[in-house]
This record gives sequence, structure tokens and C-alpha cells, in this order.
Amino acid sequence: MLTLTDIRNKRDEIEKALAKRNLQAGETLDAILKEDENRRACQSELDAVLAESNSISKEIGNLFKSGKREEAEAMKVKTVDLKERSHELKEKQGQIDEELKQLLYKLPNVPHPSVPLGMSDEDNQVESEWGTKPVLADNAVPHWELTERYGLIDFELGVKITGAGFPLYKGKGAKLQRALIQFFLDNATDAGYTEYMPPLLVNEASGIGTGSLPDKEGQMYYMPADDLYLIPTAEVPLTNVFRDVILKEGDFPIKLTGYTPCFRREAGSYGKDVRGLNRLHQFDKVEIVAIEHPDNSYDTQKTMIEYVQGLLEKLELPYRTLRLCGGDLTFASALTFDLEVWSAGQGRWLEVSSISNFETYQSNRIKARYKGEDGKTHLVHTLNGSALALPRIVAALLENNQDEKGIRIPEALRPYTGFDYIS
RNA sequence: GGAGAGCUGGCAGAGUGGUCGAAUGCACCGGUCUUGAAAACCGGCGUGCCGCAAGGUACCGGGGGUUCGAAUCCCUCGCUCUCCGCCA
Repeated sequence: MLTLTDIRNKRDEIEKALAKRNLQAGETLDAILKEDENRRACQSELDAVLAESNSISKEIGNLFKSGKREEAEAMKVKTVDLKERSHELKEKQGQIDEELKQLLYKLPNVPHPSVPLGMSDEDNQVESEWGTKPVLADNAVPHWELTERYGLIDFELGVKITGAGFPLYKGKGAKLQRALIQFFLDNATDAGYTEYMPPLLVNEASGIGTGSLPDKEGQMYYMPADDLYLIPTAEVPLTNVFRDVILKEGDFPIKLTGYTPCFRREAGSYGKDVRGLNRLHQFDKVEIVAIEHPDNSYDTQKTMIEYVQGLLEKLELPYRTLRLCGGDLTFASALTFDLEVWSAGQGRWLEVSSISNFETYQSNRIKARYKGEDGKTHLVHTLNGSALALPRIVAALLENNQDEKGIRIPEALRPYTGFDYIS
């Protein structure tokens, strides 16, 4: 969430920047400022009341000690009103804090100045394109036919065991998953990311920390018996490592990676895009996360993008890099780049990675800070990106590399798969 | 799952109703001394909020209660440890 200090100091700037998201935030901002004023007034009064009552209590103690019992008893009366008033004020302050929090939760992050104007994904800016789209034979097919033809994935069995969106990988299909995970993790650790293997279920505090909760869209699987949530991405446990942590200036950059399955209910997303591997309830992903000093976070984002681009190049997948426009930017992000691979069998681009700088939006929620050279604490910047999500990579790999003999495995992956063709 | 013990500042650990935001030790930072370092000595050393500041206020696992006053007593939730049970 945005910091109160920023809203206080840069209200108009923020309103203007949020307009890029096609959001009229003026009313909310004013409500926040007003509520903030109430909060401070309330706090000042409460502090004064408590100060008086504390000093009376101290006096009573002294009187008792020096044996002046009656005087002490008489003094107790004076605290009655103060006590009542302090209870009132505490309750009022609790309400104000809650309302303030709700208002702050409503506001998305302020877009970076470089974010282009736009309403939807159609307005995203293509930054660069790499590779050549393969020219496939006339009888080329989309991946869902290939996975069936070569016995790689059984969607029907997944339905039988669990339900739609839970594919069952078999044989070389399963091995390919394992190979990709290993390939991504090895590359990430070589690039200086420390591997973490986090829990797949998280508590409420972690969900709130990354903004996954409150889950307005009902995207997370919830286990009521234990009050836990299945993670929608490794970002949730990995970022929460730094919840309520105060780092030192010299700790940066902190770079983590982790493989996890990801669970998403995808409530409300039905239609043509859900075919095959395009959208699943459970999928595998290797995530990279960076915790950075505010001065360096945009440089770090750049290196993260280049890193993921390198992965796609090793996999010989044609891709393009998009700078997301204001209308397509996710709630918590200040600047996001999407990487899309060309899916030759479907004849369209598939989003495989989203690399975002959240600046202090997440760290303000999780209270991830560092002690600066000025001796004060400041919020860190958090970043993350997929590196990479498997299903669409698999879709493109299968489709783009199909020929009359079967499916060719890219060079870089062969040490991991142990086979160079699927036939 | 059952029984017991516990949860205090970066760590260790004292504190069982007032003078406690909290002793002491270690770690850390600054200084004196030294050619340099170590040792020794001196000083500093949690976080949030309000305030221009002085200062005030809150926090001893979370929440609630008793009391003029709670780290300390009570309730509740969470977690950790030990023993037992079950188990990959």
C-alpha cells in the first residue's frame, strides 16, 4: 500500500499518476487525508489523557508508600473520568485506523513515469522482439493435440482424479517438467539467486503481506480446517521471508529463487483461453525475487528481465518484451515488463513471465525495511518475476518444434531431459 | 493426538504488581590509548505513532480482562521445547 507520508506530501502528483491507470483517486485520497488528520488529533488527545493518568498513578503509588492511605484513596477518584475517556479514545482510534487501512487498500501502486497510457493489454508497448517465428508444416497442430498424440499429458485423467485444470503428466511429459524445473533453478543459482524451497501453504498474515489477501476475487484455495491458503505463486512465501525484518544497508541486493507448484482457482475465467495448458488451476513455476535498495531497484529489474530473456533464448523460443500500460498494470506494481513467447501452433503470443518492481508498495505492507546511513529506517523495494512458468513454455516448445518425426528438444535442455526427441 | 514447561531488546538472560522500555553479559558502532591491531577504559546501542522541538505515548508472542497502576495476576489464541502415542 502507499505510504501516508507520500500521500500527505504528494497528493496531487499521486492523483495524476493514478489517472494513468484510468482511476479517479481524488476522492479516496482526500478521504485518506481527512482520516489521517482525525487520527492524529485522536492520538494527541489520547496521549495527553494517558500522560495525566500515568502521572496520577505514580503519585498514588508514592502516597501509598509513604503511608498516606486516605490521600491515595481520594486520588483514585480522579482517574475514573480519565479512564473512561481513554477507553473511548482507544476505541475511536481503532476505528479510524481500520477505516484508514481500508482506504489505503483501495489504492493501487503509483505507476512509474515510464508507464505508457492505455486501457488494456492492446495498448502495451512492444519494447523488443527476439527470434524468428518458425514456419510450420500445413498439418501442424496446437499443443493439446501433441500432448495426446505423444502421450505426454492426460487431461482427462486429471479431470477424473481432481477436476479440470489439473493435468496429469506422463512419461516424457513428466520428465520434461522435471527437466525444465531443474534447468530454470540451475540457471537462477548460477545467476546469483539463492534457492529456497518454501512451504506451499501460507497463513493469513503472509497472504495479507503480499496483497493476495483480502482475496476479493476468490483466487486462492483456502483450507478452513487449519486457516491456511495454498500459494498462488512462490512470491507469497518468498517475499514474506522479509516481513517485519530490518536489513542493513550492506545486505543488498538480496536475490532469491524458488520452485513451487502454484494453485489458482481462476474463478470466472472461462472461454477460449483455457484450452490445454493455457490456463490451469495447478502449475509449476520457478520464481525470482529481489529485495533492493530504492536507489538500485530499477537497475535490478533490468538485470532480471535480461536474465529471463536469456532463458528464452537458450530454449530457442521467439519472444517479445512488453512494457505494460497503465490499464494493464497489476495492482501492486509500479512498472511491469511481460515476456511473451510465440506459440506457433495457436498462432499467438503467450505470456510466460511478468517482471515487476513494486517499489515500496509491498514492503510497506510487510514492513520490510533497512537501516540507512542516516540511522533511520526506510522501506526496501521488492521485485519479482517468473523465471519461468512451465505450462506455456511447454506449449510453445511442443508446438514450435514439431516436425514430421516428432518434437525436437532444444540443445540446452537435452542434458536435463536425457532425450533429444519426443516421438 | 495426550501430559508438562516455556515465550522478555541482535543473541544470552534477570526481572513475579508501582521507582521497568526493562539489570547484566556478549555482539555491534564511536572515542581514548597504540606505529597498527588486540586488550583495557569511556560513550552509544530496539520499533512505531504524536510533536518544529523539548518531550509525550504505545509495544516484554497475539488478543481480551482485573487494578489507581501489569513484563509480573486472570482468560483466550498462537508458537516453541520435553516426555508419551502415531507416522513418511
